[in-house]
Amino acid sequence: MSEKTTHATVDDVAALAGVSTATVSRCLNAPERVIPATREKVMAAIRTLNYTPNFGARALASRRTGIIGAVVPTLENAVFAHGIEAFEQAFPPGKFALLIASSSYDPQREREQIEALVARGASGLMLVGFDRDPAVYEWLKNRRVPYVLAWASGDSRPYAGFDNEAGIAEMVGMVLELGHTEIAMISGMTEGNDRARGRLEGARRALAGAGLDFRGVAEVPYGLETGARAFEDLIANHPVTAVICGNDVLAAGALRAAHRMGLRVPQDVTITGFDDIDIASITHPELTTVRVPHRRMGSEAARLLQQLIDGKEGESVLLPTRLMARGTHAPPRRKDLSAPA
Amino acid sequence: MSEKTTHATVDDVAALAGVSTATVSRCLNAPERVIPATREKVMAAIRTLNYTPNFGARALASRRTGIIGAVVPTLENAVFAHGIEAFEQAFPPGKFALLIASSSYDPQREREQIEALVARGASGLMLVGFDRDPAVYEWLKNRRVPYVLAWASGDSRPYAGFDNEAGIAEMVGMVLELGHTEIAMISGMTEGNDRARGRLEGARRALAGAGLDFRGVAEVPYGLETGARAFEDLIANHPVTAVICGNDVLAAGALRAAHRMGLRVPQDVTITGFDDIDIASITHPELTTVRVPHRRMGSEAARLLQQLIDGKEGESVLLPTRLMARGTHAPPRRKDLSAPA
DNA sequence: CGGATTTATGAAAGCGCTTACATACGGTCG
DNA sequence: CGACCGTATGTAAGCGCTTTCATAAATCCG
Repeated sequence: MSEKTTHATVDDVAALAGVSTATVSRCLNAPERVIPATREKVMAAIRTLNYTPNFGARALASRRTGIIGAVVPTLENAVFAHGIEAFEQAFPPGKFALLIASSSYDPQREREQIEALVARGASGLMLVGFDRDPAVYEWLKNRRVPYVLAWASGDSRPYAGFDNEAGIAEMVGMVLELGHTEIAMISGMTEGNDRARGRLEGARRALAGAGLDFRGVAEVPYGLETGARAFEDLIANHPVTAVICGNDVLAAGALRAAHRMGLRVPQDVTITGFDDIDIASITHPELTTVRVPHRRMGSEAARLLQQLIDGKEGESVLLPTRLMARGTHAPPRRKDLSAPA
Repeated sequence: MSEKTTHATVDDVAALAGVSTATVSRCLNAPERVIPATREKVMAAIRTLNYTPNFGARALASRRTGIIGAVVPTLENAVFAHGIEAFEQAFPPGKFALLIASSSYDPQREREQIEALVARGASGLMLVGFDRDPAVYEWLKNRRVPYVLAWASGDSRPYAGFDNEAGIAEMVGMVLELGHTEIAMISGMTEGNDRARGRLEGARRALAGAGLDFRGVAEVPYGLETGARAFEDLIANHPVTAVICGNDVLAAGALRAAHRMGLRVPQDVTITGFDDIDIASITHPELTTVRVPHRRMGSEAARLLQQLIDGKEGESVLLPTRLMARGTHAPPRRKDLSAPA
């Protein structure tokens, strides 16, 4: 009509190849149902017309989009970046594409993001953690959108995760074994964040098992700076010999603060992390932390979600964590100098 | 038909609200064109029916998807994770959603990803760097898909980036000024990667300006380990006093290797990075590096892409880099001990 | 107060594809 | 050799929405 050529459609291809639109469609979606000779003609026509199927039309007619969505708190946190990367790569390349949104740890925003992704045709969702307004789960259920929860475990909903409480408990156990009794914790913000809360509570419980409690607890937003500041406060106000951190970034910040305060790690103070991201092995000394299989979790989540999308059952997967005893832990300094020579 | 209620459609909403489908559509897409009274009725109907528009139908009829795409080499590299995060947040919340794919630095895979995103309805793309088969650009042009290139600069195509060569040149300039002459470089893989190549060439040119050349150059994949290994090799085979690294992760690896080899940094050897990601400020000593405004770049790219999608002109943006002189640089150790006391 | 505007809504024609279902055509087998 | 069957392709009916155009109602103004 206008001089600007409009895009080729199935009809154009069908006409040029001398077949019906149904055959063209079949060539694209179920090539084995078309004999090679015909298929060749069609493919040639597609090539010469530079044809690509219209996404909307295809989605409308087939009721499938091949889009799956993920909402994470932030990509700035390496654990999510790595998990998402693995998640994406676990899907068969051409078949699915990944729609990503980040919520900045804001429940309201997360909710909007979820709705936005579903509105954009996501046929399955990966979400982080369990903490969430029940209405959101209800909404998802109404729309029959399958989802899998990651970075957490133990819920009746489908998840691919690990046990935050058990992981931190193992770490606290080791610290207790070293002889520490004056222990503090720098935790991530626990509100609406079951991972952080699980770690804090798991640690507290482990301590309670030994008849102890934290000398101090700081709850701070994710970040190097916040970890450093929290460490300074804690040290200034409590006679602690060990600081358990809710994640590696907080621990790295604490470690930096310790250095700047002239404290030797681990001789003067023990500092531990959680996650075992890259950062943990470049601090000096290297960070004692808990390894979490973030990548593996991402791919397991992908596998599980695919099953759910296909209407199969799909079993949640619980991944193990592992204590990485590196260089930031040691027995507490003896205050009691009357000990045997 | 079946007992399983199928989803509500515009028709259902229209019927319940006692209006036409056109009005329902307008309520959703241009509320100001419907008087409040009517709008209320419609919204109520939408609520009671739990209606959400069908994505495919909407895309088909309106020829818009509200999906924009991005292909990065990997999310594991913090620079991309941060850039993407900012990119995503720069779009008006409900209006767009971000489709992400990672290419693992594989041009072939990148190409497939680009096609997959466009096939999924992406109406604009963010790509990393310029190096790319011209056929890809041709393809994009044919389909009239606007795109913006990030993390690089100087091309005639729309970009939001910075000058890799200038950034590294400033760093090399400083190292030369300190008196170093025996210099080596650990570069990222340059094939198909204009960022790495720009940094390597920029450094080489800066050196040539002082009549020098590198004593050694290692070209290695991204990673802490590869950086460490390259550093060991370089030190073992060349009498270098400074090692310029193509990025912070390589530099952090080199720094760790230096520590393990018993070298003091910066007294024995100067090590520099590029990017200024978090990691750069937790090494010990903190890394001397080049700051790149990754987040800012992400949001500028988003702004530019939106203009292009809207059919406006849109001007490329060149962001400045900045030398961050921290703790890993110093004058070279004097071999000549006859210097004045 | 009547004709000219403006504004709110409705009717209906697609958007470009997928997919029953129908058809045609060889080949099999009793 | 005819009834039957399987396979390759065609016909055409939607999928659920947006949008143009038409119409009806409200508003304005001389």
